[in-house]
Amino acid sequence: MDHEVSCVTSLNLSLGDHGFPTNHLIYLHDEEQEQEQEQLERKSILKWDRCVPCLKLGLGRDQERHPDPINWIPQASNSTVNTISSFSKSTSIKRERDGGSQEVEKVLSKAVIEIDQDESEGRGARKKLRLTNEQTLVLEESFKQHDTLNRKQKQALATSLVLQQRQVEVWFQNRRARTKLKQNEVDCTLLKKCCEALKSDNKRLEKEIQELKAIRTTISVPPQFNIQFPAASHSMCLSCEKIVSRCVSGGGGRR
DNA sequence: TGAGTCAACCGGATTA
DNA sequence: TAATCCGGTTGACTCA
Repeated sequence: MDHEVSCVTSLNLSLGDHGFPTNHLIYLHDEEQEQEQEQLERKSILKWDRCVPCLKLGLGRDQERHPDPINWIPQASNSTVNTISSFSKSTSIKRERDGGSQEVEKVLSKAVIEIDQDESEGRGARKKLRLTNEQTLVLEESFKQHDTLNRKQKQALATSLVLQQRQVEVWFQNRRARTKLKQNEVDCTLLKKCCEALKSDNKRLEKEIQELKAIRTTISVPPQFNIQFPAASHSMCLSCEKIVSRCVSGGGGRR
């Protein structure tokens, strides 16, 4: 990998001997995944990020977002350490189940210790990590194909995007939540429209009833034709959708 | 400066 | 029992 050699970053120091996140060195095991990775690479994903030994992404992204990325120097108190600090003590333990290597966890633990020291000195305000457009694009594409990931897919995505598997997992969880929220909003709008239509229908029918009642009172009917119209004493219950003499359910809905 | 966005976290439920 | 999902929440960040 050429980019490993050409990489310039100060985070190398905090990554110990490797200089690269261990998960970056995890190679795919079967052809299917290999092809998947190649596909992603062909889409020219994260050329920049891939050459940044950035365990937490934040470092690379900070540089990317910096007005002068070439001369960008990570600030220990704000960018480097604080980005890493988004992985809290408790979650570093939780993340072990995500298949991260022990080496990564060691590095993380070390980083967390550094954060603790830093924050105890009152310099720490953790920095929010944001995915790059390219990363988001690939994740979105992947989400379109399948809104949940199996372990292989997750691993492949994480590797190709230089993200933790946990980050990919969290992104998909949040994405599903957003989708659901949007769908709920759509459903809600639809229901409101339905409700409005039913209300206006009900109003129109009530008006018709009143008109019919008025007609009946003005027309003098000979006694032999004086028939009681059921409409006067019956109505359609909107809740139970039945003709009732008087709705006894009180509008409480279906039972 | 408040509202909105989003990555990340937490705790509970479910499943293989 | 570990892994995963989900709903709710937090906190950093952006923008009008």
